[in-house]
Amino acid sequence: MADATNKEEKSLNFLEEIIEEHLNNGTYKSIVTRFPPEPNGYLHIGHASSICLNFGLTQKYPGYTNLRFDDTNPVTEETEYVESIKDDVRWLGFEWKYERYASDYFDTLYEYALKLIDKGLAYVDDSTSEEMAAMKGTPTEPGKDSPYRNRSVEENRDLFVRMKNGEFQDGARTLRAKIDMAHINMLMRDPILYRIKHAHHHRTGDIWCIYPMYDFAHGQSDSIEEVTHSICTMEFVPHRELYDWLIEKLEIYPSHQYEFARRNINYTVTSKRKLLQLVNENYVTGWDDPRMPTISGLRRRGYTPESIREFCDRIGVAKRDNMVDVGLLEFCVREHLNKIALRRMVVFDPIKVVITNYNGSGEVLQSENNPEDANAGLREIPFSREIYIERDDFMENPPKKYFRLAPGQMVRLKSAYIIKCEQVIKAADGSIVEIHCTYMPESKSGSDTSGINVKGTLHWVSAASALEVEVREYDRLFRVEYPTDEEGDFKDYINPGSLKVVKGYAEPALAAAKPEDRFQFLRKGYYCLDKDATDEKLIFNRTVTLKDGWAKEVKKG
RNA sequence: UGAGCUAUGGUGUAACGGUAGCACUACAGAUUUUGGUUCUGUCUGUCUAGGUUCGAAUCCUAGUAGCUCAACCA
Repeated sequence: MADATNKEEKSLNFLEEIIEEHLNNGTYKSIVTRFPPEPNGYLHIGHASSICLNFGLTQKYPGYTNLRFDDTNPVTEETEYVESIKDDVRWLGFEWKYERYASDYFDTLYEYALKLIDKGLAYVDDSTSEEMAAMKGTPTEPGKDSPYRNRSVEENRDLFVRMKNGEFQDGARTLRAKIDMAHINMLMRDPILYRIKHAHHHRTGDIWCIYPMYDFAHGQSDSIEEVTHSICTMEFVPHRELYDWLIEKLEIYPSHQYEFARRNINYTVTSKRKLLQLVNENYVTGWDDPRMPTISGLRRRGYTPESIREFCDRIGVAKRDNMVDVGLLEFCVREHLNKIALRRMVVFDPIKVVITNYNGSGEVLQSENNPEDANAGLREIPFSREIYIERDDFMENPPKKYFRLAPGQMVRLKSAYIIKCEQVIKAADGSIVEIHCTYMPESKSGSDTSGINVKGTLHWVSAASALEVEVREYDRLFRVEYPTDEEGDFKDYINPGSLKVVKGYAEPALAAAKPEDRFQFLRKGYYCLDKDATDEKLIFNRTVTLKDGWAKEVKKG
């Protein structure tokens, strides 16, 4: 990014092309976009694309972006969601110009409805939802006019005011636009504008008992805010005709809608309904469960905002259907964490190594906090006669090209000495109790004069000073690539191994871990402290594993 | 069986009538006190059929395929 000047210009996505065109031909001097979540769930990785897009556009071009909550359905919306959404947008690194709510405009919207009635373009319909569905027609057959379609303006006005005043029960009447029941676009077949809901709204309380539908709130809110580019996903393409119709008939500021294809990611689900099920039915511990594709889940998992922004940037924006490989998300987080994570050593499945010719005590070694970052400094690691190494870093009968510890074989202990396996001590049942090694005193890391070259380097931890920690190893939540496309319930395809809780033996420096720290446990993966951790008990979440070339080698056989 | 949208390697995305490129993945190799990182190389693509043109991924026509549309959800 810093040397963008000497690179050829990055190609524009189709929205940037449209905007540059508008800016160049003077349609607009600056632009206004908005991010319009409905506060009925937590934001997920799919929303991140939309956030990066909308806010990114006004970082790149003159203008600003509003955060606007589409809160027109009080029965599903809650303040908790409003707060989480604001947190998540900020955490991702974006700040809005104005915080707005569709509910801020309820008075105006009501006036707009009256205006439509007065123009003879809206009517109150007494039909039940079943009757309306029956009259709606199908994509291939025209619908039928409602018997209430030709009420007088006066009657419509009277009825609508009474709807607002609470004289009718939920569902008793609706306000509909009077367009064309035979329209080829189903959304233009007299769409419902207002419905009656005697429900408590998270912001307007009990003032209203009629609420506008999406189509009579979204475009109008855009218009009120003078949004120039109202960007949404492809499923709203058919709505655009209605969007434009309402703005035209209302004679208000002409915002315009542009659509891009929602980003899909394999091995996960991103429908709010499904995510809500996972939470409510306790398949996960909450919206911020580290296995969830929510922003708060990814955050708790240890993803960085930078890595998520990078991911959104790499997958781009287009109009065609897509299925992004979750591996790219993992690549992005590894790429960032590699640069910033502090290196630490943790042994998960320990086997004791006794260094029989070592008689030192209190020796302290130094190791770099991050070989990618000289400014990260060094840390101290105690060394001793008894250490732990990973059980699978030792094999009695190793295959070819096994560079780890084996009888007679030598390895480097990271930032310490070279050791040689001399003897394997076993219990009566044949299981390995400990391994006896000798070390090469002149092979000390940083001042090695031994002249010995070893292929393998192991992480280790001094037995006496090892800290016992809990590690939560997360894997993808679903075991199939397209959970939604499978037979039956998507929940049947949850990966039973998506969470494994294991014990780890950590080097003492980890005692100072703070919530915002990111770690690479050497040769294992990237980890962060979980919010469940206490001073007595350190708990780490595995963000993502390191790439494992050896595992691949083994698999090949 | 109406209408709309979309079709470029395994995946995502460029090329705006003029050499199909980039990234991820995969594979091979080099470097490495993390079998990580880094570096080098390789494989794989324009949905089909016609047409326009000196020249088509790009423009036109017709097919085909996928997605979307019949919530008092957004």
